[in-house]
Amino acid sequence: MPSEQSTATAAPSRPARRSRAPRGSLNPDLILEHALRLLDERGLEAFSMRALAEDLGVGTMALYTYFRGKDELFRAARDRVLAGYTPPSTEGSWDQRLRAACVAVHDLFTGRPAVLRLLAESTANDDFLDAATSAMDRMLALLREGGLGREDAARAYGTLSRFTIGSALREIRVCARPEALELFRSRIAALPPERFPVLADLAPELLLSTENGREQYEYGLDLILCGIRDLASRSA
Amino acid sequence: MPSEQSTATAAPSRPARRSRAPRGSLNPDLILEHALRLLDERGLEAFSMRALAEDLGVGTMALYTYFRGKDELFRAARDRVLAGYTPPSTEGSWDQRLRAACVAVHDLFTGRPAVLRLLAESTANDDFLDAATSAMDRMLALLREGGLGREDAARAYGTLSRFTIGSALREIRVCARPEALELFRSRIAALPPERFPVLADLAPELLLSTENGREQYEYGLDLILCGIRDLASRSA
DNA sequence: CACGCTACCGTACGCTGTACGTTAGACCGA
DNA sequence: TCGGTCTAACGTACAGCGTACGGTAGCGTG
Repeated sequence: MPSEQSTATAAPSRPARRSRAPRGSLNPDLILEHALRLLDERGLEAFSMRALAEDLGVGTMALYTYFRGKDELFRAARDRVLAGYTPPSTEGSWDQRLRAACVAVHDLFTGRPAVLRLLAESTANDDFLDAATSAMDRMLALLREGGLGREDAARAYGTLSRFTIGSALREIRVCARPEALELFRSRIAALPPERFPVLADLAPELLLSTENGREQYEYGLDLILCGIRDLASRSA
Repeated sequence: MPSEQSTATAAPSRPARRSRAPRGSLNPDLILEHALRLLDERGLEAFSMRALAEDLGVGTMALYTYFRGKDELFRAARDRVLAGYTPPSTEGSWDQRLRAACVAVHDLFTGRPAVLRLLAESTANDDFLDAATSAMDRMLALLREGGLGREDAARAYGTLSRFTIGSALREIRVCARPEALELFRSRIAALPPERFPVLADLAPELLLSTENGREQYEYGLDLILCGIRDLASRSA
């Protein structure tokens, strides 16, 4: 079938054969930058070492000079995003500041869908990255400032953290696939009201709350903060 | 290196060459049963169609007679687990019953770590499986019974659902890897107290709350329920 | 100029999911 | 009993994955 390449031994179907990239054309930062862009654009499952290398105009194995493997690269990418967290301004009462801090974390997560999934599934998590650790310290301090006891502060923090990641995870599913929302709409409309009366009745409200993730997050956050304030007032 | 096989043409290293399995030796239920067992025992990343087929004593491609592919098999496995949900007994006040229902969902999730991850990452979710839908209907009914308005009920449900899946996800990370907890312990002990004063101070409490996932879930659930009750009393 | 170090790279291996075509065995009408 | 048909089970093959390993080229230093 191949019409060309009649000369020489003719190795079958060479894959474009890039010329060797110059010596200084790679560094960890550049790699991570491209990796994050690819992850954001094409998603987690479309990502591969080969695709990343091609995007960088470089041979696949060149990446392994800077990262032990895909896992390490992913961890580094996740840490880079987490390190980009900037705590919100420190104004207002302790609970207002706590709320703002949570929302900031939530927005950071939802802004990087692929990275969030990395964070959620990473097996060996909690490396105590500096930025994450100081954010945690700050939030714990706010809870203590609100008057919570040692144990309550620790547990309330856990609650906020679990709710935040659970929310962000749900939202990236909706945001990433707008057509899924349409499917949700049709499914919920097709439910037999006699079998699921309440659900069918609340269909419009459920749809509304699904559409606006950020607002729904803040609603739940306020529910939790209500409980926390209750705790604080009780221990005062 | 191979010492044997001097005779005949000797096809190189045949892979044990199973004999053909009899006609009725496969069906969807049997496949799902084995798949779930494999997922629970070896985890999500160790699972493969080839491994499943071998476990069933069957050729790999035989599986494709019953499932279009790996995705469809995973969806079926997830639905099978979700269908095994049995709502708790209906005793006590509306908030007590709501609490019990949430805990039951949480326990269902944490009992099947691999399936939970399937559920969390599945791209096209929310198929409105019968069991899941009726559980949703029941919980919404309880919220309405508590006196919440239509919109509040929808949002409160969303909050509970987000928190529950966030919690379960965190817990399967801890449960699956007990050594991660030990690592967490050492890392948190090694933190410089002058940089993270509150965190270092609360280290013992944080460890305690990390160790017992179920208890921590119930704590956060009660925080949310406190907020929900507040809502209910306000609208009464 | 020569030498070594190392950043970049080509090849290859074992793994994956699965498209495609084949085969064997059960069933059925003659 | 015999062919025909239907289909569950299967073998092979292919593209793509992560990456171990060894090679190579170009810079820095002597």
